[in-house]
Amino acid sequence: MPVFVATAQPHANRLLAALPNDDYQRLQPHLANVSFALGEVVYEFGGQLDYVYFPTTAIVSLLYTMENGSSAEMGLTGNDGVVGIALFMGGGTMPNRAVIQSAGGAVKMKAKVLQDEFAKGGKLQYLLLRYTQALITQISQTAVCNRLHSVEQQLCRWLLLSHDRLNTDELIMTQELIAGMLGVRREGVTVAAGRLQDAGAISYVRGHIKILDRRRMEETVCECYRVVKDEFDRLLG
Amino acid sequence: MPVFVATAQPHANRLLAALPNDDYQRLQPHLANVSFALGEVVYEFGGQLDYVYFPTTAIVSLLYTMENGSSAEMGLTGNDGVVGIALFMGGGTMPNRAVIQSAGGAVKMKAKVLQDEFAKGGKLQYLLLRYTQALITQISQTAVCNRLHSVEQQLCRWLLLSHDRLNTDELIMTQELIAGMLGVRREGVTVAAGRLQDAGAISYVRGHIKILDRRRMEETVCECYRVVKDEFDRLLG
DNA sequence: AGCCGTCTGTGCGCTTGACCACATACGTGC
DNA sequence: GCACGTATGTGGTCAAGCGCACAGACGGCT
Repeated sequence: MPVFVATAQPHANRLLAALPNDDYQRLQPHLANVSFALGEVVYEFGGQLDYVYFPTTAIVSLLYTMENGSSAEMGLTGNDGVVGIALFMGGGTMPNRAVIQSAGGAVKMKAKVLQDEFAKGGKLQYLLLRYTQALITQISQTAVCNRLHSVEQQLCRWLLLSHDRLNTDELIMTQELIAGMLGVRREGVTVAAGRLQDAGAISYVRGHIKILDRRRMEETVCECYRVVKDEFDRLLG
Repeated sequence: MPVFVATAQPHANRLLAALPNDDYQRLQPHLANVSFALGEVVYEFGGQLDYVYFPTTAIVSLLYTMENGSSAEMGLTGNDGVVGIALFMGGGTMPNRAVIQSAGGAVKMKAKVLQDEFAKGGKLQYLLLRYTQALITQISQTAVCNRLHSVEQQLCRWLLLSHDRLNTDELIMTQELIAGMLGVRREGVTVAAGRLQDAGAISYVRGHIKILDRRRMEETVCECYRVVKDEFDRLLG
């Protein structure tokens, strides 16, 4: 029996929104809204998950932390995806962490329900697999970008990817946290962000970043952003 | 009617080897051996695939080439995997290239046959999805490694991952090609390989690398190698 | 108003690796 | 055995980014 389900906004997550009405009606009793605070951990390295999460307004960062404490992000998920792919891919756990990068809501679904629905081979399976392929592209491009591009370009890519998954122009995010995501020093972010600010692309005050000029950001960013965006649009558009 | 199928060694590819006999018998008429030369392109950026390939002795590198010609590898596949995941994930194409990194054989299967079998939801689907999850881990770790580790460590990781997928201690591979895989300069590889050679870990003569002391390699490599290897063993072991 | 913790800016020395320019080796073919 | 093409070694300069140290600067709290 659903508890406080009525408020779940199906269309706030693009995967759920793309389900045929029949499928959605069947799953709807098993959906529940949750909200996440900044920095909250959705799952740990190797941790079992009881639910998958379809973010609506939250953004979740997938990152890996080394033995020495340094960390780097491999990808991020917002209202265009799902957190917990290991549950339908079959491995159960993933060797990384998922951390809330932007506070907000998500819709959760019991692992068992998801797995049963996935096994039916219907539209949900189709969507989840296509999303996973898009995620692979994102992670791949992160790998390439990490190798070949400057901190400033990567910061741009990261801000644009985040901005695409938000409905505001303001990100709540300190430079310290961004540095952890990008796997660079905090000072490196300060310098790169300073340049973007001088160029009038963003404004930056104590953990509040505002995107002022998206055009200019898109001129500064490397091709990696476009590749990822195009692939998401192609697969889930 | 199968043409020259009898020689296909099912057990040379771990995914095929893990199929129940029933499944394998059903698919066997649709399998055919192919062999690939070094440098051959299995698919191009955005290219349609008519077949999926289950490498037996070949190793295939997945890489992305930038507009300016520089390139970097996101992952590699050998006898523990399959090339062409876009065919069952649903996207059809991937925004990267697949290039033969070590000449050898593979078993090919028509895309349609694979897709029909995948849609049945049986053991092949199970295996392909688990492999895909392992691949995601590999790509993720490449991203992290690119960001945080030295060329020498990455060279070690790359050599070990390749070695695991070969049945010899000798790799046919110039420093120039390795540089393209790792996304670094050829001279960088020369220096890193020189250090490994001085340490007695490898020998290196004009495109012939020999692994002399795996122990020492494993001491030099970063934790990324272990994470990837453990995850492959866990998911496909 | 004043304090204090957090966030951001900046400067300096150092390392890594990129870019450039050659100098050698190896080895296949004539 | 010689020549030429390809593969590898090396050295110098330069820029990006790390590590460290510290100086402001903002904002919430008393």
